[in-house]
Amino acid sequence: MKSTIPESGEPIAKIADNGGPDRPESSLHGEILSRLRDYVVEGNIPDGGRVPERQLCELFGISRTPLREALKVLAAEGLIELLPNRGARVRRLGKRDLEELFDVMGGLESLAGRLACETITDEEIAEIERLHYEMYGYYLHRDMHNYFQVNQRIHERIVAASRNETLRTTYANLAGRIRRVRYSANFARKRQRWAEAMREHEAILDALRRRAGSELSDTLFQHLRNKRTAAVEYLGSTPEGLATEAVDG
Amino acid sequence: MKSTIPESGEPIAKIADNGGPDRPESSLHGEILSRLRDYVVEGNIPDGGRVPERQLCELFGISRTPLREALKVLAAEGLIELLPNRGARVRRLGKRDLEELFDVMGGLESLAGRLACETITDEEIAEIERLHYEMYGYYLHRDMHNYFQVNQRIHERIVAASRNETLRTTYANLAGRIRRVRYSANFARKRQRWAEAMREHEAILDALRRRAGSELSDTLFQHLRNKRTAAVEYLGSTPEGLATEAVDG
DNA sequence: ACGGAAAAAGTTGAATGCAAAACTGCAGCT
DNA sequence: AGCTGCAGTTTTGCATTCAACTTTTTCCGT
Repeated sequence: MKSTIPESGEPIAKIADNGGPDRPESSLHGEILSRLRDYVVEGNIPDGGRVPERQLCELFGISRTPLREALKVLAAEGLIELLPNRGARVRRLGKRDLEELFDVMGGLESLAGRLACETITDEEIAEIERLHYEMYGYYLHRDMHNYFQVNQRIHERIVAASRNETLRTTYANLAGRIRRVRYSANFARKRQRWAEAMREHEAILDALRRRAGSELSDTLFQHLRNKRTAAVEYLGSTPEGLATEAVDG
Repeated sequence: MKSTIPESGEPIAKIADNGGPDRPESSLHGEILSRLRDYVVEGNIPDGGRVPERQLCELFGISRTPLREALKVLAAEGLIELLPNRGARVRRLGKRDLEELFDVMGGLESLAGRLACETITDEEIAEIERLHYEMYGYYLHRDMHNYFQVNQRIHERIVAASRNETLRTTYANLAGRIRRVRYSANFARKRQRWAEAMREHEAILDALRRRAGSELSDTLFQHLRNKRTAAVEYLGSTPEGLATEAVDG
């Protein structure tokens, strides 16, 4: 008799299935992959630090085989690096890496906005509106943590509204890498930039309401461009620099 | 205390390092990953077919452990699917998948074009020009195989000229999935579409010469949009449909 | 002969074992 | 003191092993 596996036909391995509230992983490998990804993204290991194979095995209560499989996948996703015979390290993101990530995410969000306008429903817009005002509340209260949380969800909603799973998945992967930096560095945005970002979000919502694809596309791209600038400036201004250049390599 | 971390080794695991002529894989895992990826991309396994673990172990002369690690990575890349307790299958791409892939690649190339215009050198443009005329020659001779080959290289060059490794890697991954379909299905483009594509490529080259970022961006996006239409039409017109929807699920 | 249960064979997923490489500590040397 | 060579320990990469699940074959009743 098979234990409770009613649906056996679903593929288990998805790249970056983080973000979603659904997490019914069926296989051990998938479970470990998710948990380890979260573990790394949430910054439990310092930037550039070793990923202790043996300890993690104990932490998760598994053997090395599934853990190492997960490591290989995370390396492919770009979260960690594998050094031959020297184990895994959390990938250090320098200034250039962040610039690249924000640019690519800008391109993807820009595309998502354009596609979303073609098929988004009133309900989806209403939901994004709701999130927008929730975020505005956090902005007024200077509650940065929740602001970021909701901000992220708004962007995810827009990407989801593009009705393009490939896009959503690709986006989620890149977002995870940046999220890790957020967790570790806890970006303290300047007040001015924050206000600016709120205004940009209003423009985004406005274009979305009118389903103005091209306009939304441009606005999103510019929004990400500004985020990039702010992030890189922040990184450049930190004393130790969170690996500003680091890693001579 | 070691204050000087030698930072010796190069990371070995990169997502989709296909495409490049460089292949100095140091570890067995990386080697296997590359070889297996090529094996799948080149269509040695039919669409939706099982990936025979044991046979591949013999083929590559290794044990199951490194092979299974590579499978997990390929699944994360989206080339294959892992069914719990039922092994790996080559991922079937339906009409919708292709549409999504072309859209995302369109977004990425569009971005790449914009970025490339900012920093591309005369030499790089000259090289793309050279490839363009080479491709034109194949077009005149109706040499589809070489045409595709060079066409692909042109697009890769543009993406490379964006100076964004993250973009290049992401693009290469998606391109690999489509390449697999090309290998299996050997797209027979209609003559008319082919001529149209040549004209589009001329417009691309023209915009690139003038370093007209926005224009190149639009042209590339539209070019990919048209490719998408052609590909999907072709897929829809095939008798057995190359898994139009398929996979009972 | 046919349908279905039961057993055999084959695969898969994960744990364990083992050789080789890398790190650590220490002694000896300059 | 600081550097270098070396033995011991730890970690890594891969092979092998084992239990559980799937698929196939066999066998029995109708």
